[in-house]
Amino acid sequence: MKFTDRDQERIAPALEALGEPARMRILCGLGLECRPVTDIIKATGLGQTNVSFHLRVLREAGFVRAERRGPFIYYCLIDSKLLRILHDLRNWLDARRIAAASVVKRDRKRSSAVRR
Amino acid sequence: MKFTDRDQERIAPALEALGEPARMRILCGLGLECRPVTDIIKATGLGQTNVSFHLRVLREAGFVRAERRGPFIYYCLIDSKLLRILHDLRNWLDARRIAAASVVKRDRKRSSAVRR
DNA sequence: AATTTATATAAGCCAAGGCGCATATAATTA
DNA sequence: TAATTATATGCGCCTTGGCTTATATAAATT
Repeated sequence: MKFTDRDQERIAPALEALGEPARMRILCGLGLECRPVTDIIKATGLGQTNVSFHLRVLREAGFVRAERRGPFIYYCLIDSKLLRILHDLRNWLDARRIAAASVVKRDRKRSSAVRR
Repeated sequence: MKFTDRDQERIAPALEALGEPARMRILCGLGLECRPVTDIIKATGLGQTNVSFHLRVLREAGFVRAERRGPFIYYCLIDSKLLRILHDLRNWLDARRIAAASVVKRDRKRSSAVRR
């Protein structure tokens, strides 16, 4: 289980697309069903422009596809196996009891790297 | 395979920590071995300060742990199963032939959502 | 064709966060 | 204890990117 540079170049952009709470909300809210943008807007509470933008990112990252049905454009997960992978990650986090806290913020109480 | 709000709150911060190319480089470069910071700096070509910061994020996100050995502080993956999950994601991306391109940048050629 | 509804795009604002410099702290060695 | 090495932290710069306002485009409806 080794990761080459090419592996990383493949994984990194995908994780970039997923590593944004709003996009995760959209993706998880979508589940296995196809939904028009309006529904997603209502479900997430995000602005229309904003949702459109995130959907573009998710689409160009290959996670969702768009299909027109009459006046609506429905968005659907491209493959349910993705949910499986996210589910595995979720289970792993649970198993390791990893806290559900934002981690990149710069002004928090710090935990030292090692006892000195 | 449904995702509750709690699920998302768990997954999102983890993906935020992973969704940063430099951190992925560090994590993948680490693999199953423990390495001192100096090695990671050399391996990634990132600045020392920068590496220290990313290591803190990865550590607080629960992906790596730090242990002192003499003057060095070694960083190691906390659990090899994480590599398995990343590997699954890699395979999924390959299977779906998803391009390895950055996807969030705003000034690129656009692909339209649906044919009109 | 004009209006309405649904979605996308463009442009700009602004905060989050990646990065580097200087410095602090800890362990080691002389 | 002074000097050196290894790592972490404070601070500040500056880009990235999330979000909003305004507008464009497309389909449906009148």
